[in-house]
Amino acid sequence: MRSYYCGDVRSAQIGETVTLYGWVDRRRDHGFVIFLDLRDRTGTVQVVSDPDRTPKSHPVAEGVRNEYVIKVVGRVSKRPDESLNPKLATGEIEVYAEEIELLSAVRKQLPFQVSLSDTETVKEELRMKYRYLDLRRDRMSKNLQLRHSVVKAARRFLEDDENFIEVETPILTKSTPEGARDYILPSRVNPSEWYALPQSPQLFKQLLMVSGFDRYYQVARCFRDEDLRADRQPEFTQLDMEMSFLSQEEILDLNERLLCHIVKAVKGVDLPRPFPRLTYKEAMDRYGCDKPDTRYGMELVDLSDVLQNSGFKVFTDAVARGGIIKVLPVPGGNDAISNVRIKPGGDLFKEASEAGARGLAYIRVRENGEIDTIGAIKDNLTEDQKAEILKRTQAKAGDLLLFGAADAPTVNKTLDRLRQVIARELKLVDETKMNLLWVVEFPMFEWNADEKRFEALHHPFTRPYNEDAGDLTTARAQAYDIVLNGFEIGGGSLRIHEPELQAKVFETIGLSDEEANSKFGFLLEAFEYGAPPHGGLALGLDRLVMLLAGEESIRDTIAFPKTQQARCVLTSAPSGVDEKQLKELQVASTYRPKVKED
RNA sequence: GGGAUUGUAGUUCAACUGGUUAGAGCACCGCCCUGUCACGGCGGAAGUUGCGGGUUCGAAUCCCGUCAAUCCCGCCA
Repeated sequence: MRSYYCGDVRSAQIGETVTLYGWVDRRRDHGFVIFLDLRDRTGTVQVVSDPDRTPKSHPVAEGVRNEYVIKVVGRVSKRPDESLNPKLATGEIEVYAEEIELLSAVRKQLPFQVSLSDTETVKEELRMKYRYLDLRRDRMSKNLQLRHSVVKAARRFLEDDENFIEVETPILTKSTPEGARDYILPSRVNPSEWYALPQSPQLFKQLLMVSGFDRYYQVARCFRDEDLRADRQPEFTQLDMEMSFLSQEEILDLNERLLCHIVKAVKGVDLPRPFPRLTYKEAMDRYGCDKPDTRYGMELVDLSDVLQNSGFKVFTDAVARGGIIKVLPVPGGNDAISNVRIKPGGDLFKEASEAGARGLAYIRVRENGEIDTIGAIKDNLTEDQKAEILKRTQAKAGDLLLFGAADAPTVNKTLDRLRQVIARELKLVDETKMNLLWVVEFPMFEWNADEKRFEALHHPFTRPYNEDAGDLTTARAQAYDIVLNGFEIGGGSLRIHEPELQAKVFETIGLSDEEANSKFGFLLEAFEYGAPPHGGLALGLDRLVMLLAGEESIRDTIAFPKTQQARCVLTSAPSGVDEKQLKELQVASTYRPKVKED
C-alpha cells in the first residue's frame, strides 16, 4: 500500500518508513552511492541507496534505468545540510531505500526523454504517437490536472452553490440543418437512416427546461466535422448550461461568478467584476471584430466623415459606394514598420489583401504634426483634414496610421488582422493580463449573399429583443459571447419559448413549415405544453484551459487529440472496417482514389 | 480545396556556394567514480538525410512529384 505520493513527502515524515511507487525520472550513480529521482504525477523525491546503509536495495538500484517502474520501501531522512535542494518541494528530505522492487522495465529505447528536467521540445507528431509517454511529462501532466481542477471548481460552484443538476444527453442523435457539418453514423437496425453526433446539446437542454429541470449543466462532448485549427478539434468539450426564469442580466451575473470561482480556484486570482461589456456594434467599431483582445490599445478610428470629401479617390470612392474609412494607429510604427512591408509584395500588404483589402494607405506622423505619406494622399488633404486626423487618432510623432477604405466588413476584417499581427510583433500584449469581457446585442441574422438568404448569427432558437421583434431582419438578439484575451470562450442566449415567434424566425431564415416541422417539430410541439422562459450559455472548456495554462493550442489540453487531418496517430483512426461490418449496415463507399494522368 | 513552414542517428540540432568517411549535445551500451540532484570521467554502438524520380562527374544541399506534422485562408449557426 502506497503511503505517500512522491511529491508529497516532507520533513514531517522524517523517521517514518514509507512505501512509494513511481517512475525513475533520473538516476545518478556514483559507483558507491546511487541516487534515484522517483516520479509520479505529483512530483519527484530523491531515493538513496548505498552498499553500507541499504545493502539489500543496492544491487537492484544498480540495474534500474530511466522510466523503470519501481516500488521503494525506505526510511525518510533529513538531508545533510550541504545537500539540501531548495529547488525541489521535497528537497529537505530523501528516502533511504531499504527495499527496491522492480515492477516494470523499459525494454525499448524511449522515443523521447520523459524526465522532468528535460527541456528539449519534441516534435508534436512524435508526442502524439506516444501520447501516453508525453502525458507522463511535466507540461502535459500539469495541463490535464489543471483541466481537472477547472471542471471540479465548476461542478462545486454549479452543484453546491447554485443548485444545478447534471443531465446527460444523447450522443446518437438527429442531423440538423444550419450550422456546422455533422458527423453521421449509419443505423444497422434502420437501414438507410442515419444518426448524427451532436454539435452541442442545444435542443435537448431546451427540452429539459420544458421538463422542469430549471438549472441544468453538463460537461458535454460536441462534434463538428469541419477543418481543424490550433483552437478547433473535431470533438471538443463544452461546459453547457441552461436555466429557466432568469433574465439575461441574471445569466451573465451567474456566469461571471462561475468564471471568477474557477479562476480563483486554479490561479488564486480575484478577477474584478462586473466584466466590461461591449455591444456587437461597439466591438466592430472599435476593434473590427466581435472578440476583441483588449490587453492592448490600437483602437480603430472612423474617419469616413472627415475624408469623404478629400481629393484622394480611393477614400472618396469607398464612401460614395456606401463603405467606410478607418484607421489603425500603430504607436511607434514609423521605426518598427518599413514602407516595403506596407506596399505590394510586403507581408503586411499581403495580410491586408488576404482580408479583402485592395490596398493599404498609410500616413507617418513626424515632429510638429507633420505628416509623411504618398503624394496622392498628401496633396489632397486640407490642413483642417490633417489636423482632424491627428486629433481623432491622438497620434504622436513616430506613430504610423494604416488606412482601410472599402465596405465596412472588409475594412474591419483587414484592420483587425493587422492590429493583432502588429500588436504581437511590437510586444504590445501584456501577457499577464486576463481580460474577460461580454459582447452583447448581436444581430439576429446575417445576410448570406451566396445563398441569398438570412442566416442566424447565433442559432435559430435565439430570442430577439422584444422591442425589435417587429422587423426580425434588423433585430438584435438577446445573445452574448464571453471573450478572454481575444478568444471566444463561450456564448449563449435567451431562447424563444413561443411556437409563434419560433415559426417567424424559421420563416426569416427561409426554412419552410414542412422542413421546420420535420427537423424541429418535436421542439415546437414541446413548446405547446407549457414552456418556461429560458436561456443558457456554453463555455469552451478546451479553450478556457488552454488560456489558463498559457498554451497556444487546445491539443495541449486534450489527453488524446486529433491531428490537423483529423487523425489519431496513436490508434491510427480513422481506418477501414471489415466488409462484413459494412454489409450489416448496408453501406457502401463511393470513394475512388484519384488516378493520376500523364 | 488553396497558401506557407518543417522533415538529417532513439531524440534535439549542425553540415558554407552542390565536393573527402554526414557531425555535436542528450538518451542508449560498457568501464570507472562515496553526496549528487540537468552529477562527473573514459570508451562504444548508432544514419535508406521522410519516400519516389530527375539534373550533375558528384545531391542532405538544386528541380519535379508524393507523404506526414504544424500555422493560416476558405470552412467552423
